Amino acid sequence: MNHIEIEKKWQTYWDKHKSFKVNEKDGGKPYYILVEFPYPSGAGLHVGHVRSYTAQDAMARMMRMQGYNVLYPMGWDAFGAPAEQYAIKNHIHPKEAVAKNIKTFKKQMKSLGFSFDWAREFSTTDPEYYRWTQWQFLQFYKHGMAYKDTIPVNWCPVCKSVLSNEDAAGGVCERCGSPVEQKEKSQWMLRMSDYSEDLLKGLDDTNFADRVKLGQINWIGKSEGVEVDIKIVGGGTFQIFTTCIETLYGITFFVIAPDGKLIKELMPRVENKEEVEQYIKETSMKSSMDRTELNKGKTGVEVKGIKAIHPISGKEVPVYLGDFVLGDYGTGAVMAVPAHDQRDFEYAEEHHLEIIRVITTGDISKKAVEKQEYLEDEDAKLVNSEEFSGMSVKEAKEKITEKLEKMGIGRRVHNYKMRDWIFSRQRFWGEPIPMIHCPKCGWVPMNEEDLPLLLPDVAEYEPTEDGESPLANIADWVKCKCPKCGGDAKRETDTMPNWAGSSWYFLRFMDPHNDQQFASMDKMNYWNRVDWYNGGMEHTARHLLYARFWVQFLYNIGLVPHKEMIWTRVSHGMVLGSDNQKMSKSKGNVINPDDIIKEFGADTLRVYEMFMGDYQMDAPWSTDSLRGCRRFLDKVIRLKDKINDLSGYTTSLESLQNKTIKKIEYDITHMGYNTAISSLMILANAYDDLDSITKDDYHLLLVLLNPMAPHITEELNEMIGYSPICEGTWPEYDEEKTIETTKEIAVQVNGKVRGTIEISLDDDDQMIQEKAMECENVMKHLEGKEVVKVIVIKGKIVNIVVK
RNA sequence: GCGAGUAUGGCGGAAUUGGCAGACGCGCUAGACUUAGGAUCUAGUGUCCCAGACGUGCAGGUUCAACUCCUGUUACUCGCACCA
Repeated sequence: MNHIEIEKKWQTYWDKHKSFKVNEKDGGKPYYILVEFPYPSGAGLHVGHVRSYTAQDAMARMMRMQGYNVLYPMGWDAFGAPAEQYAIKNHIHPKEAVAKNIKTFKKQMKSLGFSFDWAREFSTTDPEYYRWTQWQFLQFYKHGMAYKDTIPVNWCPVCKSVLSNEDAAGGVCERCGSPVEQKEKSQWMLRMSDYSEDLLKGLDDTNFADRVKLGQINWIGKSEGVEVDIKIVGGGTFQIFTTCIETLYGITFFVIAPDGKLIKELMPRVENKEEVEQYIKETSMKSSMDRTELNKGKTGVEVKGIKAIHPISGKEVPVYLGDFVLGDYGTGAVMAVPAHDQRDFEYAEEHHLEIIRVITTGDISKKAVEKQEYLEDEDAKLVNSEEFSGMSVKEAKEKITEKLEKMGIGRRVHNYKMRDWIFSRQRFWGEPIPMIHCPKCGWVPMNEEDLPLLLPDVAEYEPTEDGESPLANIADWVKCKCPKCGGDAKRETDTMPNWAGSSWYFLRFMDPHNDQQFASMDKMNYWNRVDWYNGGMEHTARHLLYARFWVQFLYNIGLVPHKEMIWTRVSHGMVLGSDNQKMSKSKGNVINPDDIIKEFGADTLRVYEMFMGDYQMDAPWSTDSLRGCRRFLDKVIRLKDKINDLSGYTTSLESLQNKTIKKIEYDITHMGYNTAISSLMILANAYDDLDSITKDDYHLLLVLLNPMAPHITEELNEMIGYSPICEGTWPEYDEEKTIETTKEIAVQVNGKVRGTIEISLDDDDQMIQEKAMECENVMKHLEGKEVVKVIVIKGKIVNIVVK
């Protein structure tokens, strides 16, 4: 049989015997391994998918053999723009394209022998699934966590849809690449910022990789500071937020956001209305990227007719508009201290404003002396700050805050970068938001028993001209009765972002066929939480944060057993093209897994992708290296001819075999897949060096290799008359046998290796030292020198220090 | 600008705790078997001024000993965007 027939045979066997189906009633400790479910694109499975799915598959297969009840599920994150774009172009319902793509993906996954429990498969686009996404939205609404607000949003004029700040990264639409504009729009929002502190604290209850935790922390962006009320001449106040209250006396102007609510309120009193309105208009044309771009000059205009009053000195201070102040961060207004903030400094220079030094550190004639610099200066003292002059920065920070608090105009506050989640999309291919607008009752949630609210069939998938979802064009669908008063009402036509479905899919895998609940508490208690979650680095900020927020909310309303439902999160590196660049059609460096499977076999591809490099780092594709992995498997096949009639294990191999078992166990659970393969190569080479090996020796190699190369190992295993590996148990190693009784260690003279000696475990330091001194080359280097010190590190090295 | 990560032979990479740098594989060189070799086997393969010296981006430091720890620095990758 060739590799294709062998692979087919075992894939069929696993399907037929439901080898990987898990049941809560099965014995063994439950263990939940999760890989990010893919978006089933038309391009098919990427070799990058193969890398992470194989890695987790190896873990799943090994742990099953070790007696765990392993949940390793797969599903489809199939809502989203590409399917919709395809539908617009080809005038077919996105669900058809999605069904086709899912079929391809599934076929490809099966051809790689992944041990998913296919009985738990679902797509986020299944009404049985999105029914619960909608249901959960209603819970958000009912608990005051979802609200509608008119906000300036990122607007893509081509896709005709609102984008979250996250999606509008770089000032261009993530989907179509066209420049993003600002637009006022009424949107459904989720109060994610209410969870800032909980999301930060929750990280302590996870085992995320450090770099993942840092990503979350930076995204939440907590800062501690002081909020101060600023009075306006002639009445009114506004608030500013600062983390550098010690520079309060350095204020020479205030800057407020052109897109904020404050300037709108002040407008009637503004003297240079035209100029101000013009500037606001200009700002609205800029994306947030343009606005925050460095080295572009500090644009802005003075708001004439409005003067603020310095909170302590009482001096009148001018107020400016500046687009570097964002309306939706902090209070939308900042105090400007040009002497100690570079951004303010540049703004002051450009607009010829006063610069007052309030901290002694450094030279402020050419640039500002910022916080980082003056905090490092131990002698830094305040100046020009009335009674605070002469104090250290730390003291002044405290005393000024206290004074503002006593005056009743200052408060210590925490500020977070993280904003509320814009949850509306003006698109067709998403979960309809189950809300109804009644002219009498306002926004009314649908009755839960009426869910799912199905996506209707439409003729056109393009958004309406004013940017509403295509659903708005279907009068029949929009028209409905108010659930509260029974009067005529209209449905919400916005749909949910595609982050919605992926925010809780891991819960559904625990109980995928439940039609009474999104998942039962019993099942969730059994599986406990996701033990191991693997995904791309690009999802470790957004997706993970949304998912954690969603889960924490469900926990707070008593619907999930833990506040954090994901324990370990790791991320894999990308598979790059052989030119070390990201694979892309335009670069022509894309590798299709189907081609590789056909020519070299699924096992070769799996082994290669595990061997190609550090799992967490990007690695370029190399067909030569792939060939090397094929040769390794060929060698394993040839080793079968070395089997002799002896029973048990070959004594000379015992130590290496035990060490290899231990190593594979460690590596597979610590993402050291490349070294796992390498240790198997070493074991196979050791077998190859012998004239003959026993059947058990051979069987052991097959079992250890099985998690990575499941097809060929099952076939060879069957040929030597053993029962299937996937139904067997993982070998146990004997710790004692992994320790070698004798060992070769290096002898250094002044830190340079001059020889090696053979030591045995029971040698004491004295004996090792003597052996080292007798070493011929070592003696040569000791000649005529005085031995100052001898360092013996047991089992590792001897270093003789001479003068 | 901020945050994180990375840098080791011709190439991918290894070194789990500060203890023989280059495991394992690729590629390459020579040879064997061959009509043939993209098969297999054997030997070799960091560099150099080769009894030795040098060598893990660069410059320092700590240590008996540094890829590993510390300080500074450069380049690249990713994330964020003047975050007040």
